[in-house]
Amino acid sequence: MTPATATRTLSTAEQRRAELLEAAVPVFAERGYHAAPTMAIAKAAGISQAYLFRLFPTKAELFAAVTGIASERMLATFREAAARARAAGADPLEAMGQAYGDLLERDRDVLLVQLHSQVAAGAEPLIREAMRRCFRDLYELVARESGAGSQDLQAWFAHGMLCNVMAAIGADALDETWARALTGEEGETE
Amino acid sequence: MTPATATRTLSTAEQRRAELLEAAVPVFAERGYHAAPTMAIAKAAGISQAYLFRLFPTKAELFAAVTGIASERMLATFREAAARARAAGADPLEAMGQAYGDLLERDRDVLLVQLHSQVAAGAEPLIREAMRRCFRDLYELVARESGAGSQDLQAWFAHGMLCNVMAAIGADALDETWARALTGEEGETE
DNA sequence: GCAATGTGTGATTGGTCACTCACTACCGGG
DNA sequence: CCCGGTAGTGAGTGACCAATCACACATTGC
Repeated sequence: MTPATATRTLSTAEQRRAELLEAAVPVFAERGYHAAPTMAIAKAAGISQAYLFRLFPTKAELFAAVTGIASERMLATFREAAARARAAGADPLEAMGQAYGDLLERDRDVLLVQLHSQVAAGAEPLIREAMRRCFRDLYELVARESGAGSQDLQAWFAHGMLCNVMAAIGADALDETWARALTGEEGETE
Repeated sequence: MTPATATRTLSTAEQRRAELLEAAVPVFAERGYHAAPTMAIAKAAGISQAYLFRLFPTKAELFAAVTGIASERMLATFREAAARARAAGADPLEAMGQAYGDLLERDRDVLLVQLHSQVAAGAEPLIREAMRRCFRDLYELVARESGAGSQDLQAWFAHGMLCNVMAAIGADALDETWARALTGEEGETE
């Protein structure tokens, strides 16, 4: 299998799997779990649909893996933001919140996959597992990096969820009272 | 059309439409917009699939109407809770938060429809419209009844969104640190 | 050189689903 | 009594989609 020349980290199949996953992210992000056809995903990855099913035996497994990718992107963002904040002597929790806001604008796919995973979790056990892992890792990281109490953490996560929903319905593009109040960066008091 | 005997509030077609809507709520709640077949909805309502499409020309329109129903159920709950709180001299905002928690346990469908609507809003303009209306009405009502500032309102809605997500992934049934912290009733400090 | 193993595909298949059409049954008014 | 409109349906239709299968091409160890 692995050739004698020791340093071979990925077999080509694993490489393909990784590529497929990356290509699947935007497709699932745009159309959701049910509405995204495996054909479109395979095409985006530049492989045949048949081979997609060899790399991931079911669509649910593929989607669960994509959920994991989105989770990892968030984790990486938070880790980095916290490190930078600590170096600058700023509040890590606030920095991570800021970083999440930026991430939502920069990498819309992460948000959308997150959202789609939440609903798909209701019906597909594999996806529910992936989502729970996602929250567990996120909570652990944010708690450790920030040192905040559970009450602050709850409020922090709650704010993140509100950001998700507001982004999903495009509230940031609206000029109505409720939309400005709920998307606002918790600054203005009235 | 309407017969001479003045007081005829609903034509039978409107009646059927209302019945269909009520029947559609649990089906959409359980399976989501894409995965819920119109056939199953029609069966639940006791009508033929063909007639369903006469009452609502497209599936998206039907789902948008269901979103509206969920919205109305929430509005009614909040109105009632606020009235009771005001009568008892309690804080209306807190009472409405409590009422939302109760509603999520009593009427799971409302939560699930809410969640499914959020994601479907990304792709279906009709559903996006319905969701925006939902948030507008909700925000207006809660703001009026509570008299709270926009910052408190934002936090209140954020907490509601977190409740939704935690319920969706069944976090309340887990015995892990993160799950207890994020589903907790903002009481315990550590 | 050749078997074995792994990478990759085209064609299909069985099933489902939104939506349509042609049609029947009823009901109130003239 | 019949006529127009409304309630209601059975039987499709075309499109799409997850998953399968049989088969080809490359690489490698022997």
